[in-house]
Amino acid sequence: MSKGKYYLSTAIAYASGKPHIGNTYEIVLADAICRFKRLEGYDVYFQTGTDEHGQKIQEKAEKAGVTPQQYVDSTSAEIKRIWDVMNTSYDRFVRTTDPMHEKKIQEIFEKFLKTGDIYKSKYEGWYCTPCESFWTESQLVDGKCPDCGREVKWAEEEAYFFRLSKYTELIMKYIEEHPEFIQPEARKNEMVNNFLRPGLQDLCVSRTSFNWGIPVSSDPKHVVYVWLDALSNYITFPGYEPEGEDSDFYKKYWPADVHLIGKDIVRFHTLYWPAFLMALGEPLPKQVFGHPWLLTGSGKMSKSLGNVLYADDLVELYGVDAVRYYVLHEIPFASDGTLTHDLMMERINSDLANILGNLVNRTVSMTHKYLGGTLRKRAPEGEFDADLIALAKSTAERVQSRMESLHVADAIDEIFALLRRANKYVDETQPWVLGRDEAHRERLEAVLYNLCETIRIAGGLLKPFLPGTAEKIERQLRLDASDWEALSEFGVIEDGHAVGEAEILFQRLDIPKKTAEVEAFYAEKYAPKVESDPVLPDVTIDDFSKCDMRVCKVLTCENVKKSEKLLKFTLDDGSGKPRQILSGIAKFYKPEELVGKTVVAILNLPPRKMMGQESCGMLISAVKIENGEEKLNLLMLDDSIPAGARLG
RNA sequence: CGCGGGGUAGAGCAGUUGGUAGCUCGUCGGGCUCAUAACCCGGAGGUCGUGAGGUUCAAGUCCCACCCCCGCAACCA
Repeated sequence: MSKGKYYLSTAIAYASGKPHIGNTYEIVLADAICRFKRLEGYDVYFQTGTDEHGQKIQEKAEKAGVTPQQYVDSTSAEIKRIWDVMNTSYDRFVRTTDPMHEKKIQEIFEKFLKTGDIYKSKYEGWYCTPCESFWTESQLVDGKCPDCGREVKWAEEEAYFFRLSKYTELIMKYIEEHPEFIQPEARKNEMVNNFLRPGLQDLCVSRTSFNWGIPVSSDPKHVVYVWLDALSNYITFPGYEPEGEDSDFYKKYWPADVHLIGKDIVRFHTLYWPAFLMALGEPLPKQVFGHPWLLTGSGKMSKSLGNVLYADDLVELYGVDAVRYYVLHEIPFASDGTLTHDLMMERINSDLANILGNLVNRTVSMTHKYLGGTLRKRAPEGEFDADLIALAKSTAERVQSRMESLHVADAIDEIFALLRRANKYVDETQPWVLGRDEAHRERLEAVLYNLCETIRIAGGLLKPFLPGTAEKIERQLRLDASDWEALSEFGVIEDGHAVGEAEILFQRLDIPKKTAEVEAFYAEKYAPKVESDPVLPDVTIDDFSKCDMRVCKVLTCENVKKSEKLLKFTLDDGSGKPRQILSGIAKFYKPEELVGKTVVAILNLPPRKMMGQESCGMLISAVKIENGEEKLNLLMLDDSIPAGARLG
């Protein structure tokens, strides 16, 4: 019997590359929620997919020497593969390059033009010609381009705008009247304080600077803004028709119950998306949940062990359910979680192997050892039984209430509390003592029956989170635990039921040994691969000798305030006058370790301002790409070479 | 500058409307032997970022100031 419909979507993943474990968290979280809703008896529609337009993809495709379509075909397939590796049960994997979707986006755009929600105007701003980008007044650094430090000019460009400003009040009102709309609450305050209170500005919804996107049908040199394109996936795929009759499927499932998204894109989902929907006259989603991030170790990405983590690698090392367990359990409701190999192994051993695996194993083993594998239904007795049974019967309800508010980690904790209680029960009742004396046979049967019942319930409740493990438990108990109602009842297993063979659910890890294995895995798989650029076209010796490259000594070196990349150097170039040069290498060097070093600089470049400071020349570094990451080594010479020596 | 979130035992986190600080891991000691050296019990360990600040009979919990970390800051998805 259906309890009604439930439509959950994840954000569609941007198809610019392989998703790491942080991105993968979202799909696993969504999967756990959807599986739980199905278990409860809802008619679930679970949609995910890839967002495939935009400038960044166009650039990446060009770099890779393929068409954008070829590029997204491959990244989208890779993302889908990872989703499948995680054993996720999405109902539909959508792609924004689907012709059906593209057509509907064009229709929506035209519809907005007709209703006046989109109008043609000019996009104005400070334009940096070399960078081909617009900047706002506040983004400029000393009136110059924040990227390259060059002059900008006031420029304007024809563009289409969405009348977002018109919807400020309506959205504000909606948010106030629906306190559950934005979750967690902190995100809501962020939106209200930063955006709604000051008032929304109209949104530029077309681009002419690149063409990998959906063309505006009435004005094809414009391409539809990716967010209008991407957000609409939530309605176009279920069957919304901008012109004509919506599908029955759409009528049944829209509005969505939850949009599950990363906290970084809450703004798009709680401001722009509602405005688009209001303009279309469609109802708004019931809830947008901006989940926190999963961070790896120190947070900074480096290829060394334990930092860049991909879901498929982790699955290969630890198994799907262990990875699912980790990400679902270790990330609190509202703050970021961390993932390291050490923590991963700790969780596997203490929770999955010890508490869960060992309980199942010892129970099934004892059932075979003492009862020949056959359970007998016996009357419970004593406070130990009552306590265990009460907890077992009430766990489903507690898990449900945690899931209701999307507190997935807490829901899992409830199940583990029951498992811990069961382990304690084994100690309290001491079945091995009962097994020594035939007189205690009935009591022994009652104890093992109670344990199997508890495991049946816990295993059934674990299904949404650890589907593979739950299946193994069912196999060992030789029963099906997918009836929701039965998970709140005790005494479901029939008298005379025979259990299956005991099987290890999670092998306990030998930490030093596993650590070595992990290191070896990464060392082999991610051995540095240096990408080499093709050699540039020939230049003449005259061209080369125009460059005045000289040996310099670093006199002082310090970080540039507010800049992540820049270091400021004072150099002795042999002229007797100190020379100031800025260099974007702060990510690779600490200022103090460079003082006194012998470096090389090109001196005859025109001075240029960066972050308000003048840079007279450029330091020479060796740059290479390793595993897709930039590596930089500042060129340093033997300290015996004097300052001012010319290179040639 | 501004806005938001954080700073609680070695680590990771809870602490609702104020009433002598809890959980998981780790650690130490004990018990048990069915089980994957797993399980159960107990102990140690915290001036709850700072201010011998304010309110209160009472503050991690409310108010004020300051310090540190992390996000956001609108058209780069």
